[in-house]
Amino acid sequence: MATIYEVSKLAGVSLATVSRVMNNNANVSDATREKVTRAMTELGYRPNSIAQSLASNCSNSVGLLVSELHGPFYGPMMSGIETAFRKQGKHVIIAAGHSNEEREQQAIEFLISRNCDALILHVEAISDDYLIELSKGKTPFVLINRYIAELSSRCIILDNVKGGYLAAKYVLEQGHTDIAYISGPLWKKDAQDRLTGHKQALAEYNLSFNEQLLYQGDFMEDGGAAGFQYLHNNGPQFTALICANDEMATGAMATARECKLKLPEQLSIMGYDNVFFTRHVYPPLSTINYPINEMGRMAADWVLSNVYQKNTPPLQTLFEPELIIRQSVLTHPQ
Amino acid sequence: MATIYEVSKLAGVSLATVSRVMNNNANVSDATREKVTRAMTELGYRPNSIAQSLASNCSNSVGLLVSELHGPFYGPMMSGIETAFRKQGKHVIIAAGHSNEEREQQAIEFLISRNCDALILHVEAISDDYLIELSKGKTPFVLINRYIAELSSRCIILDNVKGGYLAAKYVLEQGHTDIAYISGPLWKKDAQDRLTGHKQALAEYNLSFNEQLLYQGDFMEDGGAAGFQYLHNNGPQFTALICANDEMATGAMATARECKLKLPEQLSIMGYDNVFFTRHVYPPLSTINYPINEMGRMAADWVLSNVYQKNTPPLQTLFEPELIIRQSVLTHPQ
DNA sequence: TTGTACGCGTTATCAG
DNA sequence: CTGATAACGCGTACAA
Repeated sequence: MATIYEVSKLAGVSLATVSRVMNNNANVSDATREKVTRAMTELGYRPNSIAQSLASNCSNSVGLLVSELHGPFYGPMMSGIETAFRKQGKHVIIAAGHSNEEREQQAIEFLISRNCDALILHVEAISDDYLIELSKGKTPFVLINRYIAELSSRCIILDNVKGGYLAAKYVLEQGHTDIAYISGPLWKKDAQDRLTGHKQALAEYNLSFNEQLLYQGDFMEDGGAAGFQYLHNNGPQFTALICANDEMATGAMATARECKLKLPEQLSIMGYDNVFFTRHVYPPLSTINYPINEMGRMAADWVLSNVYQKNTPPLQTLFEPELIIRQSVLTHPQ
Repeated sequence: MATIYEVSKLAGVSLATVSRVMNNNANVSDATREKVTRAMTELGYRPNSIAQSLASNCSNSVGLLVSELHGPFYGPMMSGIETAFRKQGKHVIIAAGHSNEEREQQAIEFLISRNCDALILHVEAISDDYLIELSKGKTPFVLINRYIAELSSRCIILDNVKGGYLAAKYVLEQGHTDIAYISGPLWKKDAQDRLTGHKQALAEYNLSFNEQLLYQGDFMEDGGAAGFQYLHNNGPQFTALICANDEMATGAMATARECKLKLPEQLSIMGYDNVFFTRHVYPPLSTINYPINEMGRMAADWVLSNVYQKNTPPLQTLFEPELIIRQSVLTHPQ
């Protein structure tokens, strides 16, 4: 592999000059620039990015931590991020945290030890304190789907109370009044917010929230299944079920069907996230759109702007949810 | 950030010795090892992985190229790969090729320019010739889901003709004789193989393959939809439809339902891949399992073994498909 | 067992 | 506009 040194010899210039033309930096006369580029192509020269990193103290890599590499939610997010970075010649190193505090911490340390210039984190288990502490370190990071007041400018989030509100309002508009709710783990901010929005809508309709119709799930399929089972057996009657995310809605649908309920005739179901497979379940699931792809891209833009000083479109940290109507919610016969 | 130099000073030893204890390499007396480690923790020393890479000519990074970062198929694959590598302190750089020849090439060049020690490629559009040429370069790579005779030992593949055979056989066993088939793009080896297996099963049942019941799809949802539409309007009658992958099966199901067919009563449908959402469609889709997660892990083991000389479990390049029975195929009434 | 000295391929700081 | 030359932080023959 040719080095900058050989190029300089062949072009009859110094190392510094070659470096200059590579980086389009200082003023170089067209003549010498020409000589150098010719030498480069002749030798098939390729810069050694590692040497560049060492010398410039910039690895051009950003670490991306998600809970799972599979899972319908993270794919579009990674996709938006990778696309944005590759256009700029940065590369992304991925790691999975598995929603587990220790593993999330390990992943972060791993990414930092890899000399990432910045981190994009979608973490769930790690504490606010840890992140606040981390923010004092030298590796900058953005948070997706997590709000910490002290770090607010680096938090890219969805307006979850609005989302919860939209879901409930839509169901209410269809005439339902007995509405069950399977929430996420309520120690999570997003789960709380969605529930808050839900209650707001109820209040607008002068309906009081019935604690008997609440089940705290885990954002996973099994939680939805268990939730439906529990509510079906122990709770009061309900004609609609709102789940705090699509996976739980899916689990609930499967279990409801096992209980011989006809969907959506005997039970309207509403999800949240608009994960791609919601179109394919039966009946197609009405849900709330979570623009995770755009949010990923925005996280990338944040890094591009704040770490690499690139020009980017204006940054935005709060995103809006949107109602997606399909066929899983029926008008309630009066 | 402390460097090896400061550690050596504090420990009262030379740079080389510090380096030695870091790499557990040469013989170092317990006493000095002790001194050094103490100095390291006291300074909170962290090795600079970039400097290590430059000096050792090993970046400890492997490039992973998939078609899409989203999409149900690649998630489990990336997951298996990332897990295997992180255990060994290697990191994975991801890139998306978008099933497009030019972009796949760009991605490969990008990864190579990033000094990856090895590449794991799931490519679709790139030519065999390009890959054979690439194999002469200095960056080793493995191929997933692609067979090239000249590169056979680095091809990790599924026995697709067997998979095609299993799918057809199962449907035949249920008494169907009029079976439509939506294939993948037939210039792709895996699409061909699946169809070959399909025909084999038919032959075993003394049934001749009816070209009228074949539609060439694109492995995507729309292809399945178009395929069903076409076969439904133009083809002979059929009581079962086998699709060469789950996405097309999903598209076909949606369209069949739009055509007022009751599923699975009026049409049995079979998929291929066992992508995770097949459990959630309605009716739950019978399909062929593609152990992509394991295959990803195997690709990682290949790299660990061949590039990093780590001990790994025995390598395996050919994987077996498996029949997954759910509820989308009904016994055909005689 | 330990230390010296050089090399890895660039960038960056000065002079000129 | 261009050229020396010193970092960058570490691995590794080679010598001691």
